[in-house]
Amino acid sequence: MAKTDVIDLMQHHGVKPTANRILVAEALSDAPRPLSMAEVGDVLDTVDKSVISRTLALFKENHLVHVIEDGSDSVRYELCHSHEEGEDDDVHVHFYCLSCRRTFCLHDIHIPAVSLPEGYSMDSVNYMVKGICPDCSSSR
Amino acid sequence: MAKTDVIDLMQHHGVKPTANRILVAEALSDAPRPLSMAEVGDVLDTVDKSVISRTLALFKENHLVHVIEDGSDSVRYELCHSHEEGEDDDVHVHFYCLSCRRTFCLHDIHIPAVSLPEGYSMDSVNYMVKGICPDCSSSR
DNA sequence: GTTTATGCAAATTCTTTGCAATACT
DNA sequence: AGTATTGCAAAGAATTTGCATAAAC
Repeated sequence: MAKTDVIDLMQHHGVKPTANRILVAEALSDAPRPLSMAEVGDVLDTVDKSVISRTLALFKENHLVHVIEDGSDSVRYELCHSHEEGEDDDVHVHFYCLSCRRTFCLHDIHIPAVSLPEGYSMDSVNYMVKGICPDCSSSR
Repeated sequence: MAKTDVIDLMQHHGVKPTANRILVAEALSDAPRPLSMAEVGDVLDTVDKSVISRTLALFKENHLVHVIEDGSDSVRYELCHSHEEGEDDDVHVHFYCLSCRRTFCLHDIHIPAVSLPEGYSMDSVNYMVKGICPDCSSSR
């Protein structure tokens, strides 16, 4: 995603695009997979981890990122590509490889909806499949 | 679940039922909701947290528990009631309340299946909905 | 008697926070 | 000037590991 698009995305979500925030957003955007906080830090060694922490928290509040818990003892973040302000969209299934410990986005697979019992209201959904990825099953 | 059932469950999964392990399994079984490691420790103050850690890891390996990541910075465990050895069954949707931070099992709601792309093999699935639970939405 | 489990303390990992300095409007 | 952001260091939370003792088969 181009820098101007990232800035645009932030503005649509009410986040002031500072230099560091642009870097973080671009790192997420350029990554082939959802990144953990530590991984963002690895890519951006100029940016302090406290800034990354606060930036990702801010992005989360403003629905600029999807948060993915894959059980790998660190939460992962994925840039939300919708320009809507409110709810998340483009919610797809994620796959965590138990062998290489990478998390993949299965962009083409939408999360099937469920209807919740009376009284529950939905904010976000995570659909997480664990298993072995193609790379790991072929290299055995 | 009765003590004998817990022992039975362990033996079906190839886990030797020691005193501590029975306590942990019973704690999970008696809880109205999936418990974190710390919560198991709160219930069982006689059992060391290292034992609980190792026990839950063992249960996990042997598919005796479902592992639930609700993003609350601690993983939760739920006793798996099937007596099958291999795959998990009785996979249902979970609900995490953003307000009271409790995790509920929506036992009646099965996780809708998805078909994975070529090459991916499935081991387990998590379907996690976040939002506001009935208790919290009524008390506002 | 050898293997497996336990219990304590210390270590590890990942993340957040306090606070002073800096940059923005 | 006043508010928001940054960067460093230190604190915090959750879990795991090393190792010696104790229990089980």
